[in-house]
Amino acid sequence: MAKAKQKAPRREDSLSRERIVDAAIDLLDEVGAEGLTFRELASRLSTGAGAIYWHVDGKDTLLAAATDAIVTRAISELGALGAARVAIRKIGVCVFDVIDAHPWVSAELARGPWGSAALQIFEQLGRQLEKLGVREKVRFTAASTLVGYVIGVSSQNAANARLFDPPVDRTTVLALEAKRWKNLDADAYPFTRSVASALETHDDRAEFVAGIDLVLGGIAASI
Amino acid sequence: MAKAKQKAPRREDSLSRERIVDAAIDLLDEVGAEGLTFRELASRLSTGAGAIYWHVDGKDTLLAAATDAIVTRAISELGALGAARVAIRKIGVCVFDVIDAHPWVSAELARGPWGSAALQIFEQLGRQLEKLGVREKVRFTAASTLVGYVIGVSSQNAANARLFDPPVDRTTVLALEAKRWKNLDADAYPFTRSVASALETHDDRAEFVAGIDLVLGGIAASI
DNA sequence: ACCTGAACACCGTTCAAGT
DNA sequence: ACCTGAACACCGTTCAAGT
Repeated sequence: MAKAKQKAPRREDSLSRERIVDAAIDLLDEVGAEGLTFRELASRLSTGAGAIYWHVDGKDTLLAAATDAIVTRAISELGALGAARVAIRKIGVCVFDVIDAHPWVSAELARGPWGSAALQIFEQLGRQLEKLGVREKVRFTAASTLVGYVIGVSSQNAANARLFDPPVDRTTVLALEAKRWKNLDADAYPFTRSVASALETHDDRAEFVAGIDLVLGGIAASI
Repeated sequence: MAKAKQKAPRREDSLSRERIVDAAIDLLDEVGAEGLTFRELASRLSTGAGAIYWHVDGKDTLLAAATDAIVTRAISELGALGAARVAIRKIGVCVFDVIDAHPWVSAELARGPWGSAALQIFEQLGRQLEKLGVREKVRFTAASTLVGYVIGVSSQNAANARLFDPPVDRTTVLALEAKRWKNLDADAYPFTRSVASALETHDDRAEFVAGIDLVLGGIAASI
């Protein structure tokens, strides 16, 4: 009675932008960005490939919409954040986990100009920097740096996890990578070889948070 | 006389992995990763599309090889680096400029596991951190953080520069982006709106270096 | 060993035709 | 207004056939 929808769907199972995006997310999670096909998507929605184009502009738009949906959902579920420094860690880890669970998101997040998803992350981190008392002049730089770090490192982490065929567990991947690093040319890669063993006992998430703290330390030092 | 090549090319203009990679780089710079086509590449090399497969495994390998070539070249041209802190800025700016000039590199750099290109950047930055006196325990974290920041922010910057059709100059792009930020919803994006004007007079490279200094400040604070 | 180019198995996107 | 599905203009990759 209360609210009259602007556009009431005619049938429960009729096509809609929302249903298309949801199906795309499922498909992306299963097969990645390359596997997202209009034919497969259409077949899952029991319709023709062309029908999707009535609701969505094309594949790029669809990918952007899927990314926005995922990031918006994750950020809205953050809840109470607490003190600024803790909040920044939470937001960072939220992005990290989103990209870890949906690796295809990172390619979209990197594609500029910033869409809704990247702007939401920027906004959330920026607010906490204000609370932290960062001077107005450096707020922009600080927020950009944090966003760049958070998205950049999360993406790299997700990328490292992929592309072992067949997929193997974390510790095995790290052991293999460490071995690869140790076998690098001694003259060309002395540093990489020297930290290779650190890779074996490496906890991606903890390392990621440690990096946030490093950036926060730098921000604190510049007031 | 001195050095006998293992594999002497038969004719000056015969196909080789090197020539293919060079042609691919040219094509990538002109039309981007999506425009890199084996048919076009073959036609530029005056050969058939299939011929390329005798020298290169496929498109992914070709993209990786092109990225490695570009990054290796840029890093080898760095020359004398000077004091550690200055050197780190130089390396960072080098990556920034490479990605700015060859935006397609960023997608490859983000794709894991780290290839030769990413490892070279990691190695270079790591060596300087050693010189800086960073404790062994935090060296790995510090280097990872720096690499993540440098590649992540450089990629985002390059992405922001693209995708205006037709391409417009820097200041116009920034003015348009600033306007977009100012028109965001006041309740949802208070912070982003408040820093929008900073975007207008924004110097990407300077901002990027400022971010490096922020990270370096954090590293210095943790010994 | 190295190259050719037609052929295969796909794509995203469009569009006349339907309801 | 919304959907259908064949058709178009591409792709990356393979492979028999050539030199």
